[in-house]
Order: sequence, then structure tokens, then C-alpha cells
Amino acid sequence: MTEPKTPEVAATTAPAKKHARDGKPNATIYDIAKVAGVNPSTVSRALSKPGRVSAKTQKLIEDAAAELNYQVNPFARALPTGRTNTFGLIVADITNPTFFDIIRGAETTATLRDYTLVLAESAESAVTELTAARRMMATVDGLILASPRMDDDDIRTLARDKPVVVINREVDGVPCVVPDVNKGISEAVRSLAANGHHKVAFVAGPLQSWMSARRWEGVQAACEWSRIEAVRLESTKPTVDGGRQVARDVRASGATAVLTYNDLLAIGLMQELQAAGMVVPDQISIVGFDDIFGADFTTPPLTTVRSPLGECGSGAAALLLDLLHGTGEPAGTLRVETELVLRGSSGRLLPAG
Amino acid sequence: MTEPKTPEVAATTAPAKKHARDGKPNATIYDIAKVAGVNPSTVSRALSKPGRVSAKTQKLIEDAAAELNYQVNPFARALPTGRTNTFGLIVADITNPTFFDIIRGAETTATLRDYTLVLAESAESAVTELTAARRMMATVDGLILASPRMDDDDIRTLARDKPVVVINREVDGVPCVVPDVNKGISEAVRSLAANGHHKVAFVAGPLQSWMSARRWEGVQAACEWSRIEAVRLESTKPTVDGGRQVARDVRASGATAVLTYNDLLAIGLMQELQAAGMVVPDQISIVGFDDIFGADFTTPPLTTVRSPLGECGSGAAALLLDLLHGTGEPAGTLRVETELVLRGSSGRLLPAG
DNA sequence: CGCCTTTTGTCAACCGGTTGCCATAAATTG
DNA sequence: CAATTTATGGCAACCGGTTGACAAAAGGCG
Repeated sequence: MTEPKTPEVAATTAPAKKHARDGKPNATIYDIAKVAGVNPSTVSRALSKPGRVSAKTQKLIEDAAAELNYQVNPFARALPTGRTNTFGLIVADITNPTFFDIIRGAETTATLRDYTLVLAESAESAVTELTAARRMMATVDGLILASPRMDDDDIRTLARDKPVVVINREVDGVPCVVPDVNKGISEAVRSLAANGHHKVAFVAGPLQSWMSARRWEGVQAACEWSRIEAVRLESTKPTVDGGRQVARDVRASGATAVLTYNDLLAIGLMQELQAAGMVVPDQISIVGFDDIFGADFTTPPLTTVRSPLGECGSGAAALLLDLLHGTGEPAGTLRVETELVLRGSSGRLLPAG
Repeated sequence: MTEPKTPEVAATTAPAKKHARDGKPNATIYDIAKVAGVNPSTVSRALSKPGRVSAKTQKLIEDAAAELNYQVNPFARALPTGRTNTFGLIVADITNPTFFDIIRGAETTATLRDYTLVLAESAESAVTELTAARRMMATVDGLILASPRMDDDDIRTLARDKPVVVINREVDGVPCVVPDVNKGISEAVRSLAANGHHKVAFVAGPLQSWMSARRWEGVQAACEWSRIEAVRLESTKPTVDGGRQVARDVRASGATAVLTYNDLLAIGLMQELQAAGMVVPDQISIVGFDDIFGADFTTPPLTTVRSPLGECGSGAAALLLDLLHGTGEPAGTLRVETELVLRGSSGRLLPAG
């Protein structure tokens, strides 16, 4: 029936070089030159240096190109110029939904400006990340690092080579895109305070995470402002599972509201607390961060501080493209706003009954 | 005039061509040749044709290469050979979690075999997809199409040019990777039948979706086998929102169990039914397809027929790599198993009370 | 030891664009 | 109308590898 492998080896050992697989080789500027009756270099200019050739020859060449269905050979172009119209995006974990919107945002902006996005994953490891970055550097015009794990110095070293933009972290001397947590956090804390909470717990993310530190700072500041108590708890890992594991500490802390480093933690935490019989939000309020895909699948749906991830991605791409084309180097930090997305997992505390 | 080659570049207005941004140009095989005292072509052979040069010169060259920190220029290599060690993956929607695992699986396998994955999105449009595919064809060695929207003929045309592998669809003459729905579906339907359900509804996906058709066929067959009734309902779009919209039809159908084309639909449907006061699974059982990220965030967690998406991605990548390196062309269809993941959203029907 | 086969390294011709320099034609100016 | 500037196209030298053809060197054999 359906054999998994049908090794019909005997086919033709296709040498297949310039003719991809069929018989017709791709048209080159030399072909166009022949058809249009001009020199190849003129064709090259007509196609890449607007205004360098007369309108008449321009048209002649364009017609010939269209007729031959010409498309540039990117390698031939890249060889002498070094430009590839490509840039790289490195994320820590492709399956982490936090990055989905970043990827999409970057992809969209790239495509819009005729660039191609090349994606790589670092598997949450600083060395893999650096390796991937190095490898990419050879083939791209610029690089976006989303929540990078490597050293500031490594990043700066890369940035000396080609334009680099960092998302979700600030590195001196390198253009960055970071969500400004303050607005979202203060909205969240004010909402909790208004609902009668006096003590909130913050479940932190990885210790090396720049963003986790910012969020904890933000929570402390907002709590101080609202005159409520803030305690910090550590998580083992920033995942659903990590959230489950931290549930004990959360209950022990005596806090009636929890903010977690990210939505994944919040979801795991909520599952575990509910499994233990607690009612959310009547007995405890839970607020996540990021508003990832699936944050509204839970019952109750998760209240969260949204980072405009898509905006981060497209912002970083735009920054990079400006760097590549612009004359000077602005290289500032782009801050994007966060906001509270109020759903069902936070609310008024019911008197114990 | 000065010497033809002056390594110490006057550090003025950086023309920045081969020297990325700093002063040191990348080492080339010519540099290695000079250091090792051999001809550039010998260097080229030593580095790419194992066994073509003597062990002695091999070592000499490798040492020189290491000393100069040489890395090949991919463009220079691609130009004469056409090989890029790169392949493309086109997905309909980067933010659709169905593709996450596919992407990751393909990425992992690619990296493992020293290939780079280039990702593109078709935004669910057949024309965008074809455009993206065409564009990619110029720069990659092969292409993976995940749940493609374009015509069979377009796919075959692409496949004539370079190796193409299709995921989640069968196209004659093109190697494919498809989950075999039967096992998973029959498990699901048997489970429903065993729980006392006599009538199940199938909420279909897009009409052009090859996979939706297969799933409906599978459901019909399994229901016939279990002697229970199956009805088909249409959805407007295969998303959470589409699931909400189809809730009315589901209730009107009188079915006590529902299988939906994908998890997104199932989640939306469940949300809507619960909002209307129905209890899942006591009053109605819901089963999705795919086991996407977030399928277990819901309350109750979603029962679903899992497709090994990661396996599909890595399988497709492996197939493609075999095609690229293998001598002949197996070009068969790779079938992967599906299985039922029993969670809380399906179960015994409670007598109406 | 001469003849023949098998390594092993060199030469040179690409791959397909880009770009500096130059010659010519066209346009501008005194 | 000559002199000078400017627009336009051609020539040729790259970019950095790959590879077929070939010659020199090495090894095998009678």
C-alpha cells in the first residue's frame, strides 16, 4: 500500500546547476543587454540606479527585462555589495507565545520594505544565541535580538559589525525597543487597590532577565504610591509549570493579589490555585504580563498588563531599516506604552465566608 | 599611487564594503592560500571536497584557516553553485499556534543539519503565498509549504524548479507530510460513544482546506463504525471567533458532542456555550483538533485529537534535506499518527435535570 | 629501469551582478 | 560658434568562491 520509502533511485542524476531543474536558465542582465542592444552595465544601472540612464534606454531595458521575466540573482548582487536585503531575528524560544507577535510585527514591516526576515532560535541559551548571531551576521544586513540572553558586551561587539536592534532590554550604545512598564503597572496596582487589596505579591522571572527587574521595580513603585504592601516571590522557570510550583509560596505569602512576571506563570498559578479550591478572583486576584495568545482562554480570562509586542517587532524592524538606509545614526531607545487589560481574573476581594 | 593592497585602511570616511564596519576585512581563501603557501583552488578543495587533497596540505590549510578566523562567504559560494544551505518555510499565519510547533520542528532539524530556515507568511492568501514562494525560490535550496492555500498546479510548478515538501495536504507528485487522522478520530468517537453520545456534530473548517475534508471523512467513517449519527456544520472562519459564531448552529443541531475542525474553533465554541449557561462536559462534549498551545488553558481543559505538529515540521525538513542530498527522489508521502488527548471537555452526558 | 596508473596541486574560466573611469554625445554658456 | 559642462553608455576590473582540464609528482608493475 503506502510504502513509507520508495527509493526509485534510478531516476536521472540531474546535474541541475543554473537551470534549476527544467531546461530554461534564468535570464541575466547579459540576456537583457543583448535584447535591448546595450551594455550589461547599462542594464545594471537601469535596474538599480534610478536616473542614471536616459528615460528612453530605461524603458527599453525594462521592457526587455519584463519580456525575459528577469529577476536579479541575489547572490550575484550580494557578492560585490555586501547587501542582501535581509535581516535576522533571534528569539529565545520560538514556541514561547511572547515572541509570536514580535515575529509577526517584524516580518510584516520587513516584507513591506522589501526585506526578508530570517528567523533563528537560541533555545534560551546564551551560547547558542551568540553562535546563531555570528552565523547570521554573515548573511544579513542587520540583526534584531528579542530578549537576548547574552552579555551586553557581546551585543555591543555584534553591533560594531552591523546594525543591531534589541527588544525588551536596554543596552548602552545599541538602539533598543522596550515597553515602558510604568503606565500598565500603575493601572494594574491602582485597580487592585481600588478593589480593596492591601498586599500584593510579585512572582519574578529569571534572575538575569532585564525585564523582570524592571517589572518588579515598577510594582514596588506603584505599590508605594498606592500605599499597599508588595512582596517578591521567586519562580523556578517562567512557564505554566513554574506558575504551578509557585502556588504554595503565593498562598503562604498571605497576599490577596498576585502579579506575575508573565502570563504563562499567571496561568499555571491560577490552574493550581483553582485546583486547590480557591476561587479567582473572589479569594485572590491574578494579573499577568504581556497579554499573550491564549490569555483569554482561561476561566476566568486573565487580567494582564499588555505589552504591544507586535509594535515592538515592527518598531525594531523600522529602526533597523532606518539605520541601514539613514545617513546618521539616531540609535536611541524606542519606548512603547503598556496598558492594563482588565479581564476576569482580578477584582474585588470577597469577605471570607 | 600606493601599493595595490594596503591593509591599513586610512580610517576616514568608512567606505565600508568588505570590512563590515570596523577595519578588518574578512579573510578569504586567497589569504589562506598565501599563508599556507598553496593555490587558492587547493584551499577551496581542502575546505569543501574531503579527501581531494593530501592529509598534509589539508592540515596546513586548516591551520591557516583557523589562524585567520576564516569563514566562507556564502554568497561567493552560492553564486557558482546555486546552493545556499538554506530553505524556506511558508505558513499561512505566523500567529496561528498550529504552526508554532511546525516551525520549531523544521527549525530544529534544519539547524541540526547546518541549514538555515527562512520563514515567510502568506497571510492566508493564495496569491501572497505564491508571491512569497516565488521570491523565496531564488534564495533557497528547497521549500516547505505548511497548509498551503494555492492550487495543486502551482505547487507542482514550484516543485519542478526546486525540491518542495508540503505539510498538511497531499499533492500528487510532491512529497508530503500528513497526519493520518484515522487513529485519533476513531479513538475520539469511540470515547464519545462509550460515554453515551448518539449524535455528534462536526464543525468544518474552510471549504478549500484539504485537511478539513479529511477530518470530516474520518468523523463520518468512525461514527458509522460506532453506529452513531454525524452531522456537519459550517464555520465562517477557523478561529476563536468563528467558534463563537457557530454555537447557535451547534445547539440547534441537537448533537450532544461536537468535534471541531481545529482547537481554536473548539475554544470559541466552548466559551460561547458556557456563556449561555451550558455545562461542559455535562451537557455537551467538545473535542478539538491539533492540541495547540493553550488548549489546556481552558476550563475544563480541551479534549483534542493531537497531530504531532513538531514531527510534521521536522519530518518535512528531513524529507527536504534527503531530497537535496539523496541521489534519487523518493518523493513519497510521510504519514504521522494522530492520537486522542483526553482532557476535561468531553465525557459522560448527564441526564437533563 | 622504463612504462603506466593514480594522486595532488595549479591554471584559468566561470557564476551574475556592481562600479570607477573614460569617451562620446548632448546641452549649456560666453 | 567655440569652449565647457553635463548626461549617458561602454569597458573592464572586481566580489570570493568552484570546478574542469591538465601537468607534475608519486606509486605500481613487469
